[in-house]
Amino acid sequence: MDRYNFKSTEKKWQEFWEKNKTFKTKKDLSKKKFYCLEMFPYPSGKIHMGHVRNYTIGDVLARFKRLQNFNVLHPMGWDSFGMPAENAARENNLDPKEWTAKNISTMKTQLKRLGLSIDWDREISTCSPSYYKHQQLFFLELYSKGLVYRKENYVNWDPVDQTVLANEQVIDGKGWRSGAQVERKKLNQWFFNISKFSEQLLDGLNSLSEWPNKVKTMQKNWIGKSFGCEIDFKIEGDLPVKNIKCFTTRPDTLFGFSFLALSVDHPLSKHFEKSLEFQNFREECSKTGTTEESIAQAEKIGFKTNLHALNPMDPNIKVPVFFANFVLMDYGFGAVFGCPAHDQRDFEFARKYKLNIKTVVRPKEKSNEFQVKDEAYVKDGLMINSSFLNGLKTPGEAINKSIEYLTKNKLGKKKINFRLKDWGISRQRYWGCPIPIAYDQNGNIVKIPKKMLPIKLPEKINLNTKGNPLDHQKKWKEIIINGQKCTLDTDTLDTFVDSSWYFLRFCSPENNEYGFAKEDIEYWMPVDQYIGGVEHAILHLLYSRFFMQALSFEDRNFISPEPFQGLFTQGMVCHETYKDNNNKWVSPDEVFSENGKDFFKIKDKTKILVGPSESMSKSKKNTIDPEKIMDQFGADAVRFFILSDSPPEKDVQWSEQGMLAAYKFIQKFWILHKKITEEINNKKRNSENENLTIYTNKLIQKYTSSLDKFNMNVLIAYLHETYNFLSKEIEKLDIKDLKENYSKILILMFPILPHLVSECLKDIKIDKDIIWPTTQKEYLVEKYVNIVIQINGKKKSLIKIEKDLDEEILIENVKKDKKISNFLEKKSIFKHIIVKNKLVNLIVK
RNA sequence: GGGCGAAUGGCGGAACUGGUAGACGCGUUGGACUCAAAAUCCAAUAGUAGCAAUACUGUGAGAGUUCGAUUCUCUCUUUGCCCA
Repeated sequence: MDRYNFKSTEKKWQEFWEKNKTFKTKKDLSKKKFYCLEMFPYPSGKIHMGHVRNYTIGDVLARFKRLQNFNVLHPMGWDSFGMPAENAARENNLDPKEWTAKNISTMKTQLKRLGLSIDWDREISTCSPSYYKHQQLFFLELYSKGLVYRKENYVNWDPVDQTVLANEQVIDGKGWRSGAQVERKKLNQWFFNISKFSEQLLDGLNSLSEWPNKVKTMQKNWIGKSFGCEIDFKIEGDLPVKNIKCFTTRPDTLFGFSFLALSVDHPLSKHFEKSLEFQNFREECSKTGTTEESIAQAEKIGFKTNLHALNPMDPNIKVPVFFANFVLMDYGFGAVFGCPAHDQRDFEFARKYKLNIKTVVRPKEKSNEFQVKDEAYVKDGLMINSSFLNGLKTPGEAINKSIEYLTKNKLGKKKINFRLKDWGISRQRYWGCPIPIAYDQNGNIVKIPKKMLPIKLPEKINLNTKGNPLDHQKKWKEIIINGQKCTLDTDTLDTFVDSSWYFLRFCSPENNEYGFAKEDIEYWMPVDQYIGGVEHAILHLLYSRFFMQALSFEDRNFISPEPFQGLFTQGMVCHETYKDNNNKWVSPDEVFSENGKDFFKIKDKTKILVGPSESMSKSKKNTIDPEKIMDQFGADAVRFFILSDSPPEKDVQWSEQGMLAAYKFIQKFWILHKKITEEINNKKRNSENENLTIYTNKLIQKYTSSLDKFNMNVLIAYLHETYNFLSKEIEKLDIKDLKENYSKILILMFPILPHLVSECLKDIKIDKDIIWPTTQKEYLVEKYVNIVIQINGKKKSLIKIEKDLDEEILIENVKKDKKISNFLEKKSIFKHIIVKNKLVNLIVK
């Protein structure tokens, strides 16, 4: 018998789909739409197993929905701006554009080989001017709406490479490439006013019922809404400053107030700029990174001023005012009040500068004499040493009461604060979307007129310069706007901007006027199912949500407020890690094992240390190349395996045996298929054996419900089960409605194994109008049911009996069961519990 | 430190709204085929006791609710992720 030739078959069907434009999608108001979207890839070179998993999950869903007669939009594009292209180009003296184009072409071929049902006519690439032209337009639009602004902000500055680093490029405070100590430097940068939408972005989460709670919680924490109090501290000292505003979530601890800490960027700092000591201190602070984490981990240091702040609760208490490195200008008002007894950070600071530590909260189980000693007490408790707050529960009661007091005495007021900061979008890079802004000779901001868009990136430039490459492009920078000589902004946009609206572009990829057309958006949006890695749970998803809100602001409210109705975050693909005796990573290709336990290097037979299974990454060399696997086993087998071993939301362990099992399944199934086909063609007996019909109906039911729930690993189990059933049943040569049932089973398999199933369907001459099968109720109804018999709640026996029997007759039958009658010999039934058609529980004494 | 989740055979994992724990796959063992091996097929496979029928124990640990708990509640342990 022929073996299944996946190479020719897969190629044949892929060509067929391409030629017939099978997956081309058109707007069709008569059909229900389904927008299925996977996070688009960065064209880094080749696809990796993570892509295979992501796009297989999406493809199974897209094909399933198509069979259910939805009008499915399933597009693909490229997140093609970004640093790797620029780095690769710099290292190999290439053009990022060419490097990117080459990668896109490779990866597109690979994705097609996977057999994805994608409408390639809608392909977009964010680095193409026809894409970023619209983005520049949006930028200007948001600028007009006041949602984009420019301000000075700190960045991680690499003094050797003369460049700005992203947070992840700072490793232990040093630049990842140069190894130089990273500094904090102020730069003028563009910001999206995302914080303006804090409340809406938080509220919107409530409407996202098809999102994982985990992601919603992460976003909620990121937005970080806190209720607190704005306090106006009175200041005494030799400066013309009378008040300092401060935000706190713990006004209840004001009686424990022992210092006021300001950010070095606080407006007040201008009075100290002449002091050499302050300059040094500021310099010292600039060595701390810009992330909250690095600030939290850095040693707390302060600069004591000669000012004093008065405690609003008791103006007789005066405390020193410091500048401190742990206070950020972006949070609150760049000023915090310190209560060392009940905040660990303040505690450490107070210890260092020998400040007063006054306990104002005690644990419930301790007495009023409780004193904070070696660490701050930060848990709930009762107020002590706090005048009118004494005895109140904190937080809660005490906070309310203190806010009430401050408000009444006009010392402060209730305030809501958000952790979410505005989104800095300027990047001092070449390979990104140019910012459509220029500056006149006086440095004033000039918007680029719409008709001059897009501002295209200059091509084939020298990237081996220090600092921002576009800064060196003298000719490119010069631009004349309305007869006026101007200079272009040389920064490019954060690539998160590119990916914040690409799902809109897919709806009207050819619209040249505007990034998308109203009627297309109205039909296709929102994305019904979005699928991608959980690593984008916060930024990308939050930014996209912001973009929808920002673009629909005022006049364009046709855009639904939330872009992604359903969200699914798939787990990663993991593999064991290998190291040789030089402690260097070794790829699985260079390793062999005879017993699956001890591993050796193929080259020199030296022993290999097997490390824990971790997500596949180039740096650890524990990757498996999808292309090689497809060469060896075919696309269907890879699709089958990648879904088989774990639930899609969890990490999956790459396993050679598992991959092989998937391949074997396809081969086995093909042989079975040939047998069934022969049976369908030859025998035309009138059979009464309805086993297959009953099986098929049950299968349709459980299979569809598992697919709806994304339990794709369970689908694979069902397919194995079905194979086992069919291979036994077919031996009977006596099956009713074989072709009808078999074709239904094939259609169930189609989303996962599209090539194999297309071939099988062709064999049994089913090629038109295949639709997802539905169940026939009469075959789901059982005549007999299994009744579990328990004694005192423990399973003792099982009987098969007619459905819906009278209780009395049922109990009679139960008692007759051998095992049960043995049990009942010396005992009497005290009571019984019956779960209809399922279970009888006898309580005996 | 805070928030959220997870824990089931040798392994990955099933189990509908509290009602047969271990589906399915991998691995392992035995057998068939073969000169032999691979491939393939058949059978067994949670543990303990037993020739066996069978009995008892079992879903991280301990308690609780219930006729009945992998599923619900509480405490603890370990672990993962996110935020600090």
